[in-house]
Amino acid sequence: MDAKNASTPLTNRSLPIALLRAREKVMGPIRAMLADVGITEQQWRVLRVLNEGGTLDPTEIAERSCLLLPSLTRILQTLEGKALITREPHPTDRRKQLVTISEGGSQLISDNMQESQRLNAWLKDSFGQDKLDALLDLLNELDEMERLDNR
Amino acid sequence: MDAKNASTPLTNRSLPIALLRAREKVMGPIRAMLADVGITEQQWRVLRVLNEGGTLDPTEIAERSCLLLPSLTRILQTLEGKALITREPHPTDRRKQLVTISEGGSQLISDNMQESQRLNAWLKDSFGQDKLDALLDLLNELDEMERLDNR
DNA sequence: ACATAGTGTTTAACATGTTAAGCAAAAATG
DNA sequence: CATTTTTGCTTAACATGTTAAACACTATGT
Repeated sequence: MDAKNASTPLTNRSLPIALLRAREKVMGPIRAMLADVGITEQQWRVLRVLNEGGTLDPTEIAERSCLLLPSLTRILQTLEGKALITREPHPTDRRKQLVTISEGGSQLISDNMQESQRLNAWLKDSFGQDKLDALLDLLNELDEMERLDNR
Repeated sequence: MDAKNASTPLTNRSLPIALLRAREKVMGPIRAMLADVGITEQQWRVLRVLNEGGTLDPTEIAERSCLLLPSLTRILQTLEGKALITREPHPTDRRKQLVTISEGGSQLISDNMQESQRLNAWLKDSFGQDKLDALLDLLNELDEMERLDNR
């Protein structure tokens, strides 16, 4: 199952696929942990952003959590329904709103952060701190590249 | 914006997020190209797998294209609706089916493969062949790690 | 002030991700 | 051969990804 056709790269050698598989490998255990608490990976991301950044507006949350606004809208509705966040209108700009993590949200974070860090530590030990750093550097560098299609 | 709180890694330094952003960077242009043809990234993956692997059954397709079977079921229905693939029952095992790329499917592949490879070449040139190889090696190595939770 | 353009957020529509359940056919078991 | 288990695929249900459109409000220009 080696390189038989060099002109059309095998899907195994495709960077998008490799990124997909690596992400699944890393997120799998975290997703399992979060499933026990009843929230998704994306909801976890939003809560962490709010926990770190304090009160934020949706646009800022979307940027920091790598979510598109339509997705975030639904996620915020879900999180509000679970009483993990609160929303209030912006004092001066009536288009905006301010989102804050609730007590329960903070509690959920601290309840699971230890396990999350344990998984991180496992990754460091199994994969190696040096390789992990090298990987992160490469990924960040890739992300900072100029786009081919500047739309 | 450096490490202020080492115990709780900033979302910027998170491997899952970095993988997500890198993937978006790489897939963005390809997605744009495919949108012009009216197919999605996943449909493109399935067609490429079929183009490379010939006639395959859904389980094999799912594995090679990194898709879960429920997603693949819908995608195959879509692709059949677009006449990009054909499906026939397995001759001996009536549970299985055999999927083959159609003429139109092959044509769509060859129509877009050149542009796809141009994007790949851009990536190689801008990011560097050496870094690209290093990145792929690290990602594949990460993927081959043992799982923490062996369910 | 008025019309216009821009901004922040939501909704809509369709496709996929994800987990669990369903179902028919094949394989294994006694 | 009948029962059970396994396999291959589909459906269901809910959450998110993605693009386009809608909407209310703000900022701008005249």
